[in-house]
Amino acid sequence: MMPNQLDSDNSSITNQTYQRIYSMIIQGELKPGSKLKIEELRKIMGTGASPIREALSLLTSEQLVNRIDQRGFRVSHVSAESFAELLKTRCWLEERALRESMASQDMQWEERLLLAHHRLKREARILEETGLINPNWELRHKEFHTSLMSGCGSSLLIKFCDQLYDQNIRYRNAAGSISYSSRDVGGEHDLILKHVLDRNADKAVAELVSHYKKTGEFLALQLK
Amino acid sequence: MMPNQLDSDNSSITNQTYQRIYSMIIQGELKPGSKLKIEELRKIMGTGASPIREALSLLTSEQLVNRIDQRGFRVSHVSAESFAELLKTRCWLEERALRESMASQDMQWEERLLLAHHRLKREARILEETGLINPNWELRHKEFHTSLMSGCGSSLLIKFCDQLYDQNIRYRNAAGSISYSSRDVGGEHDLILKHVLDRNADKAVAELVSHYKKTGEFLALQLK
DNA sequence: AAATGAATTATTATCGATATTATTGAGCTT
DNA sequence: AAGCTCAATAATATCGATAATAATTCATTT
Repeated sequence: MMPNQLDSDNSSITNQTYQRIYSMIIQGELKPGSKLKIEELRKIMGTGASPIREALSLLTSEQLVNRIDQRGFRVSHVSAESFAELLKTRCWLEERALRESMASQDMQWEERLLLAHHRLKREARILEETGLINPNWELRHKEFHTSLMSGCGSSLLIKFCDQLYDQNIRYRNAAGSISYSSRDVGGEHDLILKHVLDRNADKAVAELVSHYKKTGEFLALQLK
Repeated sequence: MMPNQLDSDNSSITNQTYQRIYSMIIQGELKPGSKLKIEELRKIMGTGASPIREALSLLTSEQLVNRIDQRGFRVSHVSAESFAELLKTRCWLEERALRESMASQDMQWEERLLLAHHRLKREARILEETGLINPNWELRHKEFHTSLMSGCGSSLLIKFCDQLYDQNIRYRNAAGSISYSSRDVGGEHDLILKHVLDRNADKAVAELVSHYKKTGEFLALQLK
């Protein structure tokens, strides 16, 4: 899942390597489908082969890396089909997670969500100066979406959703910031929150799913 | 996922190691929560440390092993709570997968399922001679359950379900064969198939879920 | 006796070198 | 030219040794 940026120094070389490769893949620095040569990475990271291999093995869980016996590792490739599959699967799992969260009637969960929403609103999505996506927004956005599911009562399901979220970021970054530009993404988040607080599960789910599908349509176009 | 038993010889040492440790965990030979010391495993497997570490890193994806930075690997532990969570999550995901499979109206899928069911029926669950679970039954049983979901159109979801299935086997083996003894498990499988072929999704799902919940109640008792 | 902390031991993490296996390409055959 | 074989090359997988870190022991102090 999302590596913790804070303790990147004192942690093991394997962990540091893991985190660096993780973000290089998410950011699209390492191209989908490209070969991850141990020797090359070894030079870039300035380590031995073991931490590299171990980090890549760990990244296999996240489905960001594929390992083929005796012929090494590669960045898992992207395609319009696998994006469609990803989107579909996310909708299925997150619908379930959101419904369960809402059914639990957990006050603390509602409060966590409200807070996450507030923090997200406070961040601008695009930085004025650079025109790039604000990394804080990215963080808060993930936290908001994670909060929606965090009350479902299954850490397994939360983990799966988290994995899918990370896979999705890769597609977003690949497509650039276009996918959001013409939309009122903030308004969509507001609506989701509103329906949750109104305890209207059907509407909340419908809004969440439409939120994903809208982004999906843009991205699908980008992928030709 | 389920390692392929056939090519265990000519594959890499890492893969062989992976498979051996995998089944040792599933079979309960390596106790939940126990420490996986590299040096010990090294001696048992007769290899260097690298394949061991890499295999353990791969098993982390399956959630069968936990890795804690700087203090090694351990078999992930079992508990009544995490079993309940596992069971719940399996029901959620498999319901979705089964509904989607059925909605797809895929002839080939139905035929695969019928075949898997037939092959399962042909195997006895318990071997007369030894009184142990027939490994062929175990294999066919997994294939039958996998078939149910294989038409859902999302390899991601199938993989998740597969992971959860493997985690579940561990609980079954821990509890011994008691969990099934007093039940007509074969009949439950027949009913699931019947409802699928009747194209009655609600009944099929209900039967599948009740199939899991029945096993779950037995296991939950075993776990005290 | 409980708590502290330095010294010892055990274990993990990492490196550098080598064995093993895949890939490439040049020369040969049809 | 397309296909095949076999050497040359490149990459992966693995080993054995060592450095870094955690866990344990045991004497010392309160």
